Amino acid sequence: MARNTADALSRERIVGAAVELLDAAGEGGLTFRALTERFKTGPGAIYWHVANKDELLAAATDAVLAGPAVVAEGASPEEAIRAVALGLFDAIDEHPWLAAQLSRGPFRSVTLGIFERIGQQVQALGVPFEAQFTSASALMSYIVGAARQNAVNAANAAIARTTQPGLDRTTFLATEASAWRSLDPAEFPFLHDIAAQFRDHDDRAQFLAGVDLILTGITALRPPG
Amino acid sequence: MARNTADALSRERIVGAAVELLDAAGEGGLTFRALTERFKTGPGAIYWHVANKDELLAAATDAVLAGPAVVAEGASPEEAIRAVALGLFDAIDEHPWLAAQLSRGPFRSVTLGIFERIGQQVQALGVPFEAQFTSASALMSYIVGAARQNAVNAANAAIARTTQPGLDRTTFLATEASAWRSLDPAEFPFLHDIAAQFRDHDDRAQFLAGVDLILTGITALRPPG
DNA sequence: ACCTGAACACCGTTCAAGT
DNA sequence: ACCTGAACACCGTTCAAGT
Repeated sequence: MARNTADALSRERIVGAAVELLDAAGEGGLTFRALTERFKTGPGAIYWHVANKDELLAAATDAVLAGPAVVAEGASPEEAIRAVALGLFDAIDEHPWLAAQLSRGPFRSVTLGIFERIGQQVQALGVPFEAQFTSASALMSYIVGAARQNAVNAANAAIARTTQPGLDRTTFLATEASAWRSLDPAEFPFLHDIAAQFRDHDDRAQFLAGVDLILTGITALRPPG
Repeated sequence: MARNTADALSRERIVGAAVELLDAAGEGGLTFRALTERFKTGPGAIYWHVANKDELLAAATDAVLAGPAVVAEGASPEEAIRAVALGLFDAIDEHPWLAAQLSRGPFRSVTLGIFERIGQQVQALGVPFEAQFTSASALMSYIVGAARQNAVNAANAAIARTTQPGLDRTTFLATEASAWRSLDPAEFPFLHDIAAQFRDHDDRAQFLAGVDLILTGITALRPPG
C-alpha cells in the first residue's frame, strides 16, 4: 500500500479514466502514456490492474453500456424494439468509440445481452420459430451497422470542423447536397433526385425508419389470422 | 531515373502491394516498413507516390472494388439489389479490411457509387419519391453493417484458429450453440431457444434473408394498385 | 500485493541530401 | 523528378527491481 486509499489505483478508476479519454479524443486518445500521466505513475502500475489495451477497451464498453436500456412496462414489442435500438443509437452517438467495440464480435457478453432483448421481442411479435433467429439477426445487424455509421459520420464532421470552423451539420449537408444535385442526372439519377431529402433528413428519424422497414418485413412473416 | 522501368516504383505498384499485405495480414499488416522491405527502398520513396497511410488505404479500397458488381440484364429491381448486396458481401468476405474502409464515411466515391446503384433500383421498385432516400439508406446501412459483421466474425474465427487448430466453423458454432442452450431459460429464453438455428445457419443465406426483410418493408411503401 | 521506471520493438511521418 | 536513409515523436508491452 504505497498510496492512501483516495489515491489508490484500481481497475475501476482506470476504466473510468479510459472512458473519459475515449470520449474526449476517440480511440486514439486512449493511450497508456495518457493514463500514466493522469495517475502520475508508470505503465507497469496500469498493467497490474488491466491485462492489455483490448481488455481495457472491453471493460470501458461494458461500463458505458451497463446503465441504460430500460423499456417501459406496457410497451408493445415494436415499441420495445425501437427503444432498444434508440438506446444503442444514442449511446453510440454519445460515445462514438463504442461502434468499433460492438462489432468486435457478437460473442461479447454485452452484445449477446442486446441480441437477447431483441430476440425476446421478436418472439413476442409472434414470428414463427424457424424465422426468429434470422429476424433478430437482421435487426441486430441493421441497428449496430446504422448506429455505427451515424457515429462515424458525426466523428468525421467533428474532425472537419477543426479545420473549417463554422462548418456545422446544416451547412455540411447543404454543401454535400448541392454537389449531388450538380452530378450528371444521366449517370447519377438517384443522387441527383434525392439531394434535397439528404439535405433535410434527421439522423434519428432516418435510423428509426429503417428499423420500421425491417419490422414490417418481420411481421409479414407471421401466419395469417 | 535511378531504376530501370521494371523496377520503377509507381503509385500503382504500391497500391497493389498494399492490397496484398492487407489481404495477408489485415490492416495491421500494412506498414510502411513492410512496403520498404518489399521494394527494397526507404520510406521517403513511398511517400513520394502516396500522401499517407489513409490515402493508401483509400486507394486500395478503390482498387479492390473497381472490378465487380455487374448485374444481369433482365434482372428485376429486387434481384439487382440482391446482386449488389451479395457482391459487396463477397468482396468484404474476401478482403475483410474493406469493412473498416467502407464505413469511413459515405462520401467516398466508391460508397456513393454503391448508394447510387441501390437507389436506382429503389426507384425502379416504384417507391414513392419521399420514401426513396430513407429506403436506400436503410438498405445501404444493413448491407454494409451486416457484411462488415460477417467479416469481423470470419477474422475472429481465423485468429482463434491460430491458437486452437482444428477449430473450424462447424465446431466453433457447435460449441457456442451448446453454451447458449445451457443458459438459464428464464433469463435468456431467446438465446436458449434458437441455439440450434444459430448452429446450423448459413452466413450468406442469413445475410440475404435480411435484405429480403427490408425489401418487403420497402415494397409495402408502394401505393396500392 | 502493488508500484516504479527504464527499456524494447515497433509505428507513421519528415526532411536534408543525393542523383 | 525521383529516391535515400537517418531521425523524430510517438505507440503497447515487458520486467527486474523496489516497498
